[in-house]
Formats: sequence, structure tokens, C-alpha cells
Amino acid sequence: MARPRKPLLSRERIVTTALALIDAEGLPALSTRRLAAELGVSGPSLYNHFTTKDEILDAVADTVMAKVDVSTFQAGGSWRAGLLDWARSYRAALAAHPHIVPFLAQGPGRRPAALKMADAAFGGMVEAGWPPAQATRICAMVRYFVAGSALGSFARGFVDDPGAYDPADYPHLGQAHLLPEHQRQVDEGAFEDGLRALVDGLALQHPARLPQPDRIQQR
Amino acid sequence: MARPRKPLLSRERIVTTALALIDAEGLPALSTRRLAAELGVSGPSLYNHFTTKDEILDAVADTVMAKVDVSTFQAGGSWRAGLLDWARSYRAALAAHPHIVPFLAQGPGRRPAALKMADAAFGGMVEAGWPPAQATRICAMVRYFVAGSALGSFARGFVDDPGAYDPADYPHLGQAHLLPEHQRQVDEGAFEDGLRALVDGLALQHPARLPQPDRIQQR
DNA sequence: ACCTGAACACCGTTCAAGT
DNA sequence: ACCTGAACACCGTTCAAGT
Repeated sequence: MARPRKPLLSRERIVTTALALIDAEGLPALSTRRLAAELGVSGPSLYNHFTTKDEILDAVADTVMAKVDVSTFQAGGSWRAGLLDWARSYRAALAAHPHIVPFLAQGPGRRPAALKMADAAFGGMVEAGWPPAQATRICAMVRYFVAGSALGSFARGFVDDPGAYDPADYPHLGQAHLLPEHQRQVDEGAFEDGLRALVDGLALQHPARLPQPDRIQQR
Repeated sequence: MARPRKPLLSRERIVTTALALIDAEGLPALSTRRLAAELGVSGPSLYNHFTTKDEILDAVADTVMAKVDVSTFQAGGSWRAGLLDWARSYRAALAAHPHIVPFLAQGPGRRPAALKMADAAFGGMVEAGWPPAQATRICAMVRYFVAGSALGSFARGFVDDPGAYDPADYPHLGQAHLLPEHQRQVDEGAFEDGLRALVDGLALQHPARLPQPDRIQQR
């Protein structure tokens, strides 16, 4: 074929197809050759639009992060409301694409959507009176909790076979084989309970609650 | 060479070498051929000891999980002490081998060390008065938090280059380029603050604190 | 500028052949 | 039982060649 008059590929089409492939078959299924086949071109064609496979993954990651909603922080409500809305939206965005979470969790790097989220969350917490060092740690712990919960289902991590849990070895796991059946309830319940606990517990750490020592803020 | 009079390989030697390779160069560096070379044998030799590469990873994963200490639960102290000690030990075990966390986080499956940990943690919480359904969710949220924190550093996720954070785009990230320098403090501080918040917040959810409705326990 | 096929150094896994 | 080399169908990436 050689060069067509109208490009067959675009960065956008590559990214969209890559994400669909990852969602459908997992990260290992995304090979450049398989992706190219899915797009109707030969393998090396992709290198006209991205210099490396990792760069494709970066673009996919930023697409996912762009779905996270941080508007509550910008609306200037309480830090509790901002944090709750952010964390829930963050988890929803990641849980929709669990196979790319290990890659995402490597941090924002230079990806604009990831940086925009970090900026809004950190800024929102600081404006709500959190010292920068604490605001940083809170952003980190939310990332931990969200990424961990989106990385893989807790409930589906247990096998669906009563015979796998010998009472002699695991006296308390007699019901564990039922977990996969209730995957959604367990995982969403755990996330909600945990998020609530986290926010309640953080409230106790807010400087407004403490006797005010003068300026030991640091970063 | 063909068959030697004394086996060159053992499951243990394979697992130890695999973990060292993963730690040193990351999960993608673990190929069966590379691992075999490291062990001084040819690629297919491994298949005399494991039926698949994934089975090797399973064994590596269980080795890591075996390091988690759940003895505080068995000592029968408070659920707070049990949870704190467990979570810290769990994180230490995983953070020592961050590259295998995405694999680990797929759940215990049939791996004995992972099941033993789940059994002790769940059992400990139930014996401390938590209804089974809540105990399950607490184990899940601890896994989320620990796996997320061990998956990758929050601080090192930011690039070490002031030029990466245009104030016009990211007004609050002016200091973000300093984060990688303080990786340990930030990540450990975030984990400790988060764990404390989680435990404090959970205390508010313990049934002993609530007016006792009669038997709405479920699982 | 944007596609192609050929080529390179890799993969995981199977299998017949050796002792 | 436990190792080997050869073979199969895959990888990511480079590059010269086409339009």
C-alpha cells in the first residue's frame, strides 16, 4: 500500500483501540503487532505516531485519568466533600479499566490529566487549611487506597471452591468460597466503609482541632 | 549434558533466583530464558519443576506473603493493635518487593501463605467483636491500602524537574519537583497517617459503639 | 509524511532425544 | 527423573523501500 492519501491512523484511534484491547483481554494482550492488526495496519506503522509502546501506554493512562472529576474541590466546599467526591470519581475511573492500574500507579510523570488532578486535589486541601506537608500525604494515601481498590477485586481473589479451604488449615475461612459471588457488594462496601473511616480519622488530624503551635509547618 | 546425577535445579532455587531478578530488574525482566540463564541451565529445564511461568510467579508470591506477621492477632490483644501490626508488617513485606505487587494483589487464590494471613486477620477481627461482613470489608480495605502503597511510590511518581510544572497549568505544584527527594518521608508518612486515620475512623464503626439493633448481622 | 515487508534479537512452551 | 537443542508461534523495534 505505502503511504495513503489520507492517513489510516491517528494517535486518538490508536489510543482508543489500545484501551479497548486492554480492557477486553488484559495488559499482556496489548502487543504492537496485535494492536496494529486490530487497526488494520502492519506492526511498524504505529511507530509513525508514537516512538515507543510505552508512549502509547502513557497516552492511554492519561485518557483514563482525564475522567477523574475534581470539580468539588474547585467549587470551594468543605475538604470532606471535596475528598469524598474526588476519591469516588477517582476509583470509578480506575475501576472501569483495572488492567491498566499498575501502569497508572507509577505516578503522574509528565501526563497532563494526572498532573491536573494532583494540582486540584492538593490545592483544594491546602485552601481548606491543611498544611502542605499534610495535604501531600493525604493525596498520597488517597492514591494508595484508590489504586489498591481498583487494582483487583478483593472478593474475586478467593477461589470459588469450598474444597480450597481446609478447616484444619484455615479455621475462619469456612465461608470464603462465597466471596466471589458477592464481588460488587464486598468491594464497594469495603471501599465506602474505608473511605468513610479515612475521612473521619483525618478530621481528628486537622490542625484546626489541635492546639496551635506557631509555625512548625514544613514540606 | 542430559540428566546429571544430582539435580541442578530445585523449586526453591528457582523461586529465590526469580525473586532476586524481579527485585533487581522488574517483572518484565523475568523471562523463562533469562531466569534459566541466571541458574546456569537452558530454558526448557524449568518445565521439569513448574508446569508454567505463572506457577513460578505463584510460588514467588507466596514466599513474599509468608513474611507477613499476624502474631498480634493470635496473641489476643485489641483489634486496633492487631490491625496496626498486621498492616505495617504487610506493607513492609510488599514494599520490599514492589515489582511483584500487581501479581500479588490478584488475591490469595490457592496460595497457602496468603490464605493463612487472610485466616488470621479475619479471625482476629471477628473474635474482637466485628460482625463477619464488616470484618471482611476491613480486611479488604487494608489490602487496598497496603497494596496501593506498595505498588509504587507516590513521591517518585513526580518528575524531578521544575520545568515539568508550568505554574499556568498547575498553580499548586510549584514544589512538586522536590517530592522525589523526600520519597521515604512522604510515602511512609502518608502510610502512617493514613493507617492511623483508618483505625480511628473504624473505631467509630465498631458495633459496640452503636445502639445495638438485634441481629442485622449478615455476610 | 505515512505506510510496507524483511530483519534482528527476543519471548513461552512443546517435544523428541539423551542419560 | 531431569537435562538438552530444535522448533513453533509469538514479541518490540529498526530500516530501507515505496508513494
